[in-house]
Amino acid sequence: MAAVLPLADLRQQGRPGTWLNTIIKGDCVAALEALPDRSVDAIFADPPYNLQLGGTLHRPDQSLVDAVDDEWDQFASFQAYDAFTRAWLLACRRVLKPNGTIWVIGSYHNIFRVGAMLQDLNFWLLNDIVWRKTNPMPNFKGRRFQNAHETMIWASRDAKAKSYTFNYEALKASNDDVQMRSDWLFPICSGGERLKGEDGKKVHPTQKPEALLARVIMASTKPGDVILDPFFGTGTTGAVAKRLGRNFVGIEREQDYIDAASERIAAVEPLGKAELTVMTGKKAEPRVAFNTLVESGLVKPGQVLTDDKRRWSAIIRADGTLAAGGDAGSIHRLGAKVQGLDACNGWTFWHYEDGKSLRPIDNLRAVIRNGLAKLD
Amino acid sequence: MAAVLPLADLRQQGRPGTWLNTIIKGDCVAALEALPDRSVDAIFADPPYNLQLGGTLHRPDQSLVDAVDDEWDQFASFQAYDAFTRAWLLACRRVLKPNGTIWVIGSYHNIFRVGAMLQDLNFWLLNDIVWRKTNPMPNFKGRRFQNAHETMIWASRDAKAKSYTFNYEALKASNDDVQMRSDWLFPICSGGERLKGEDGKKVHPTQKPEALLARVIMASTKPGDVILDPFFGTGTTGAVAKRLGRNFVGIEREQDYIDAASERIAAVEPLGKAELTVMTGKKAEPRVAFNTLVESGLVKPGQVLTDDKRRWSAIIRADGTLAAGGDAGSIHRLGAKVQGLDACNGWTFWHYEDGKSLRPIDNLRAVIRNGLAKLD
DNA sequence: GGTAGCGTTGAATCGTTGA
DNA sequence: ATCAACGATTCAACGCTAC
Repeated sequence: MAAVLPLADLRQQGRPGTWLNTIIKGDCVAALEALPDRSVDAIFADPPYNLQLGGTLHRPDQSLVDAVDDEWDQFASFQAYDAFTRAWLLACRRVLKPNGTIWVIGSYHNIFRVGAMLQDLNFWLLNDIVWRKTNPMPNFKGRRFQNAHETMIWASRDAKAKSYTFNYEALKASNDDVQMRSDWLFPICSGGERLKGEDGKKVHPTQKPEALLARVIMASTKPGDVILDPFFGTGTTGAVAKRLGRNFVGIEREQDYIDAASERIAAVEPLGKAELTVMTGKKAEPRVAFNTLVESGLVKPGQVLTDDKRRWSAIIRADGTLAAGGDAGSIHRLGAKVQGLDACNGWTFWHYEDGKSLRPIDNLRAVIRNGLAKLD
Repeated sequence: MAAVLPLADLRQQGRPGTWLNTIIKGDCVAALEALPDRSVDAIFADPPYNLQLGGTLHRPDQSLVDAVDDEWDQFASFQAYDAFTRAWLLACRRVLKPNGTIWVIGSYHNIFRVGAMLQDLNFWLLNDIVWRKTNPMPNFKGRRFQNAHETMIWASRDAKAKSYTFNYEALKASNDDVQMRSDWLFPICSGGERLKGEDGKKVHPTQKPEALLARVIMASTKPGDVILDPFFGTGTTGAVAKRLGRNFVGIEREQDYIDAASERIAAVEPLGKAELTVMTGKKAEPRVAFNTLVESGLVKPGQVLTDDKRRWSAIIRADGTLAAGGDAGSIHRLGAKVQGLDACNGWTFWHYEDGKSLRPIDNLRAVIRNGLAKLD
């Protein structure tokens, strides 16, 4: 069983890390305030939606729709909901690391208030993501469009935080090599994944699918990161985080949910290191100066480089700069200069002769990075 | 050319209807305040998105992205944007009929503020609709998810307004007989539809596709309705409204946009009455009492009806009621009674024998409605 | 006359490092 | 703190040109 940590205990010990991979039992804001500053890498929050249901709803066959009418989803007014939202978002902001990001999921009942509050509290919106449901509940009365999606907001702690985690290359590779869009298609949580009590009834009214959390976590965290879920419920965030080699912290008030989550997470087997390795792009690779190619003999002073269509050419000088016409400079500056542009990636612009064909000098950088033998 | 109405003229005349199918030139809020109370059936609004762009953005090939940096999209702060939003939404609310609805489109930069303000002003959110773009602009730097959608909010004037227009059956019929979802897929406006100036450059930076407006208008208005667009731009709302047999009112400040819209709308040919007939659901169809079936001889007193599995049966009485066991009543009440339910649709529950098969008596009601020959 | 190829473009809050 | 240098990065649709 995943450990459960009563809030009172957390307050007393205060030792760093005792709360890692536990479910803190207590009020959301109070629990957040007992956690240290800047201690989590990412937050996933599925707050109450503030559904405004006017009575009961029946299906066309007269069966009763089991609506979300729990006490925790009742707010007296938008004002009350805003105050609640402000409180938990502020508390989240404090425990978030400067380069951390937060996800909040909601429906049209609450997401506009959440989004506006995020902006008011100086979070910086990165994307709004649409979860399109393959199997949404129909609109039984035929008075509106079928409510077939929910919205997630992804935001960084503030506008200046540029180095948040975003595993762009991995997402692209997993998406047929085109960049991941802001609309995601997943089934709702059902079947074996849906937690049911001994009475056969669902334990939690709004359990989210693990696939959704898996994409969120794979996209915006690294293995070993700490992911906080202030409305833990039955622990989907914790289960997926554990499986994906991340740490979690959950906060939850209801003992029934804690029991279900605890048992559920205990049964999760984490993936191995190899499976968790994230595909990275060139951004993650160590820098190699062009001069290194000259020094290692992969290119030689006096050798001629051209662009891929041989429109421009330049000569390599012994100091690792290029010269063309009266101009000289780095591979980047000279590439920009000859084309009349402000900037240019010299590694992909300049090519060398390899037999009959032209190859970008970027290929030679790869030789250095991989520690391969010199070519000559 | 569609008529252009300077705001000063509108203020002087004040005669009802002079502003129908015109473009009012002037400030959005001032123009709205010159229009009478409760005078429009629907509003489509595409307000400034309040994009906050840092600098210039280049594509991987170093070409410059032509960003939306127009003066009208600049706001000093969220507070300023909220004040602007509040002003035009309040003005819209006054001119909207009590059963009217409003659509607002936006992106994550502004839509959360718009949605929260709609709620604060006592509009009642009916749906949020996601416009998924088939061909969105990529994320060039690989720092976020591709921004592949925009969001529309559909709201009624207030919570009590239950008889707003929603052509549920027509939408369903047009959608392979399944109800229309909240996620719509359309291409962005390009090709021949995109208005270009003599210089070949786009007239308006954010022209919306006509297909999007067509679905909005077909879903939530009736032929002859008045549709207001307070940010008319190049008049997509007007062009589609005219084509679909609706009236429009546009408000726009920029003369260049007005000129383009005016010419564009003048060239639109409205569809004929037959094409515009909206498929209506059973709710709008004339009521047919069960007794009418008895009177017309489609069913006969003494005839036996059963449910589709022959679990229960009842006898038709001459007064148009049913009897079973010791109970009697309407087709609905008796259907509920035998099943032990609170309610039941007798039209679909009770079946009659047609040769070897059972058919719902609803089929016979259709015979009456369509004026078909008696079957016997 | 097709069609392959190349260039253009669309509501975008779009970088990191070291001197 | 500011500045310069490095160098990483795009998808679908439309239209024009060349063959």
